[in-house]
Amino acid sequence: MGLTKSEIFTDEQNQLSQLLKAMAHPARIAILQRILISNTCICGDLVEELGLAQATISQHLKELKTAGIIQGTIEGVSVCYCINPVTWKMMEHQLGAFFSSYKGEVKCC
Amino acid sequence: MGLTKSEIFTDEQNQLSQLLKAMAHPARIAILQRILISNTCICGDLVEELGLAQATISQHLKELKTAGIIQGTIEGVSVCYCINPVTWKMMEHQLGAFFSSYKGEVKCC
DNA sequence: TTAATACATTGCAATAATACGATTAATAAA
DNA sequence: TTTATTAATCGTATTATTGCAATGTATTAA
Repeated sequence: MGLTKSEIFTDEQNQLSQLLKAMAHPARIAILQRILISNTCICGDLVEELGLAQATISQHLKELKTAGIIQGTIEGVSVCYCINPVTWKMMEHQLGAFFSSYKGEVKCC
Repeated sequence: MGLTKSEIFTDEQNQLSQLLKAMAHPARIAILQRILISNTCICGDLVEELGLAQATISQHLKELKTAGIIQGTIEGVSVCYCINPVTWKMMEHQLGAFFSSYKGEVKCC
């Protein structure tokens, strides 16, 4: 039916998958990398640097913001975006635990 | 147009976003968690444990397999799935580097 | 006030993803 | 061989995502 049955999963599973989904696009990875490099925030620079239309960039920024991964504040005419430290650290911790819970190949298949 | 312009992004950005996309679904998170817990692989148990149809589970398993996150081998009548250690470690390392590259809030916005 | 700049929103078209019933393929048990 | 079991695949309906032109909104500069 094309509708994810989120009610049958745990809150943790739903939350983590939503965060991952927000990051799971090359443009949004590129945006995050750009924010991470120039620790100071950016805005319309992205439109020039990535080869996408302004409306598209704005849409991607909105998705990252809605997911809580970034935050933005109005700075005169432009808008300044940066990492949301709370979500970032939460995600870092959660993913770290998830990946490190794998105890190597125990000769299985 | 509904078509991601992968040609304007780096291979790293495209690859990482594809791996994240493969994980970005609660059912697939649940499948991975299940595999991580019962270090020994599983198969049709998932159909009982998760509340999804067999065809749907099979589809999710295929996506994880296509992305290279899990691997499966035929074991009699059933199929045994487990983590692909190469991709897993690669992803763990790449995501670890990505998240740890954030140097805290430098009072920005 | 008027014009310019920087983003956000809206609306549209095209493609992708989700879920499942039905069917198929392959192995195991009788 | 026949039957049962397990899982993959196909077809289809529904919903979500992607990308952009056009438009709207708010702030700054003249």
